[in-house]
Amino acid sequence: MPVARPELSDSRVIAHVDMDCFYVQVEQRKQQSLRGQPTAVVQYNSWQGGGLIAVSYEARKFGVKRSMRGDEAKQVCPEIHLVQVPVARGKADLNTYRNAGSEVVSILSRRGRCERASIDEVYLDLTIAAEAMLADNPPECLETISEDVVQSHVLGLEEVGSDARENVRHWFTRSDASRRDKLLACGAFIVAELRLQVLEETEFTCSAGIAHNKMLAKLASGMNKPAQQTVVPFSSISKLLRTLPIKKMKQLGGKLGTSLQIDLGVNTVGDLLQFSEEKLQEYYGVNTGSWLWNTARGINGEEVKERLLPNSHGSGKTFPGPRALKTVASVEKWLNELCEELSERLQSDLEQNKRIAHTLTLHAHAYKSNDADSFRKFPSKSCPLRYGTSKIKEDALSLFQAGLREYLGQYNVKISGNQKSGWGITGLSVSASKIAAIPSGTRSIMNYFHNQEETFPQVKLSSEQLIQDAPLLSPSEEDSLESGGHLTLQSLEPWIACREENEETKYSMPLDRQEEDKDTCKEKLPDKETSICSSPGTSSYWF
DNA sequence: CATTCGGTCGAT
DNA sequence: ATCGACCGA
Repeated sequence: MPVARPELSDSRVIAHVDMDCFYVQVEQRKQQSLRGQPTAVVQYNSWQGGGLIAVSYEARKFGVKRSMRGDEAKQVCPEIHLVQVPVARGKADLNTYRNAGSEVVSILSRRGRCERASIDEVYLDLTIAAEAMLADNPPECLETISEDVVQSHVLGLEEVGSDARENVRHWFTRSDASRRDKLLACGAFIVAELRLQVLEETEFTCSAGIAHNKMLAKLASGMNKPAQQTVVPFSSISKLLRTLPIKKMKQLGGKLGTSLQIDLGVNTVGDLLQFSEEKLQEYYGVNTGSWLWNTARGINGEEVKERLLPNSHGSGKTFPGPRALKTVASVEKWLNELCEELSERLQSDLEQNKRIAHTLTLHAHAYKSNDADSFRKFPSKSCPLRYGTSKIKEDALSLFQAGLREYLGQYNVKISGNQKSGWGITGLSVSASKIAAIPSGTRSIMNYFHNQEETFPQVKLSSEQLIQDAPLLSPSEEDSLESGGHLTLQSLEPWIACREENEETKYSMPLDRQEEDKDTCKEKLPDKETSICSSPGTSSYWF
């Protein structure tokens, strides 16, 4: 875990904003009668009532936990409302949650650099905005502070008196505070405003942490939920961390945290203080060692990245136990569903954000029942991503077959597709990564899709989008676009210097592979030479 | 092989 | 390129 610019004197104003049981809130907004009710969102009701994905705070009062299945939740809390995750193409469809997350991000990104950290969390760097507020309109000059701000939790204040509320009000307005504290106070004002805007514009509540770095902001946002915010002044850090269980820290909830407990006897963050940086580096390597040493002191230099959009898209499904896929034909069927969803999301990303993904990756989980060596991992495979649903399907299947051959090993015991083959696929997913903005130059864009899409032209760009990105178009071309409204690439074709080839350069595999499986008739690898990403001299300015 | 379905990042 | 750790609803 490398660290950017770790400094004890860090005076940035960083916030972490976290939606409260987000999936539940999304469902409650869809179905208002669920508001205030014990509610849980459930995925796949077919087995023991399905798994609980998100649990409302009302349901938590009854002892409903996320680790429960639907049936258990009903036992503990018979009146609970179980809402199913939407299903499309036979699998969970998370698009409503993704879109709701985007709504929230568009609000939370108004006041400073914003990093979308997950479907429902962001980090904000509010340093600039807080400095400006401190200069122009500092809290100490305010006559009254809004109720939302006074309701903040400020760590380290509780024990300083009896009236917690008055303490908070005083902390926010004291003129003799350190500059760091004043900056955090301004940050808390800004975050309270943002949270109010989120509530007004989306009906969602969220919680937040305000601190001098990402690590502490994240820690604080979870301390008071729901719909509250927590400030971590510099002076409160050491006391906060001294007794904090090590597993509560982000990045230490897994194996590394366990190793700290078991191997070093470290149970709280404070326990880490006794180890020198060199010692920690001996155990865990240079980067992780330094990161741990800094973490023990509440130091974390990670920058808030500017990122409102995800770096990858994926679509996957598990096939547990007896539902494991046993034939290539059934794998192909499900792969097609997954690819359709992925392709749809890629099209949306293209239209809404003008971004293109460059790599397609297939992941699978498999078992071999006969083999003693049954625990081998099914290898992931990737190839250049060609746009168009059918191309994606084609390439994904090829990647799977390449992976399957490798998985089954060298000599392939003549596995016929429609028989119990000794293997089963328990999980499949396709993902698209290396997503980059389309550079200016519509000619390239059109060429790009022309090259990939001539058999299945499905890409539509609005005329506005095309023109925005089309500095290279001649006026006459713009006219054509404008009158056209929506255009398919087919209709663009006349303007494009047509390229030759684009053949079917699929090469057939060696014969010894071909009879392996009736379902595996099409045996070919994604052709790297014909793929746009790696074909030199074929179109595309940006490759 | 039964928490499902996403995501991010670093190591190699 | 591929894997694995980690996070979270």
